[in-house]
Amino acid sequence: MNIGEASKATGISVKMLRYYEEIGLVRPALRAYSGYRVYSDKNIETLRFVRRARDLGFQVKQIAALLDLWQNGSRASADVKSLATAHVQELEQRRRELDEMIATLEHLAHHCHGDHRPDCPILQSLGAEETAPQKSTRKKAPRPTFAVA
Amino acid sequence: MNIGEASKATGISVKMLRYYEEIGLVRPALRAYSGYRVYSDKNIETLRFVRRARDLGFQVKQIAALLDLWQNGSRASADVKSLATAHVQELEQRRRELDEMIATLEHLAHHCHGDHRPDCPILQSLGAEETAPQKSTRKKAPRPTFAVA
DNA sequence: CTGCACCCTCCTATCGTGGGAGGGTCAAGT
DNA sequence: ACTTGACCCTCCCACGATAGGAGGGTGCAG
Repeated sequence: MNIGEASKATGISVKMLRYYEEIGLVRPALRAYSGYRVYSDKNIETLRFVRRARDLGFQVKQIAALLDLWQNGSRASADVKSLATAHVQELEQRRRELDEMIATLEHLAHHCHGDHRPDCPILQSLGAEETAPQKSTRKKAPRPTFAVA
Repeated sequence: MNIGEASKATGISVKMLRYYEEIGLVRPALRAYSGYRVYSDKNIETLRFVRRARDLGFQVKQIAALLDLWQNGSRASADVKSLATAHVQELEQRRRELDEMIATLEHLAHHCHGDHRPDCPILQSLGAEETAPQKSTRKKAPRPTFAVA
């Protein structure tokens, strides 16, 4: 199996297949006489594991750890689980941040009439003197002047 | 105001202040005789705008567009709104992806006993032959062999 | 006048991904 | 056999946003 076929079989781009090998995430593929990389079914299986882990948002270092555990018959499932739950917490943290951004933006967009007039609460909020948006700390509309970079 | 004070005043690191200038997001700061950058209150105001936009997850290019609109008195609020809502949709897309990852991982982790034994559904799912996790397409436990990279 | 905090530029790295140049290999069709 | 087109190789560059450091100048306070 050449690298192009391996790419189709795994869903990993040719570029990334070479990259994963280069950084040592997977062992270097065997080479044909021509210098072409040759992939076995086992290689493909490993690479699919890698792709699935990536699809779940794991970083390369974490995938390396998962691969180790996967290939180590004497692993403890607790190790895998702690890796996974730590990752879940990171993802949840990111989701919380996204949620906050979305909530703020939706609030602002909702209050923006969105017509031809220049008046816009979105820009007003971004340009406001105080950091906190929609806080009671806000004095009565401290209109910022139009600044120059 | 020197760059260090500007950094404290805006919450943008010194490194990033220089970077934003370099890439043309903000106009180059004036220079003192010594070569030190000098920031005016207006500069600070602009930079705070930038930081708030960044806090809302806007990319630098989008922030440039927002700055343009902010500084352009004849803008239409519709332009700002469409920029904001497009951004919201992107954030929501990312959140959906996160949600999916989290759901899958939590499901898997929940089914992993997490003890000293090696048996672990997380690894089994990552190593499964079929792409789709927990699908009815799954034949009865096609246990993958332990692959070699 | 010395020392320390600060500033300057320039270079490097991160992380995962893609693009391209310049060149070799393979298989199929003429 | 020869050509052609699809593939493969390595090596380098780019991104986006951020941080770190080296090597050197500036400014102020003791």
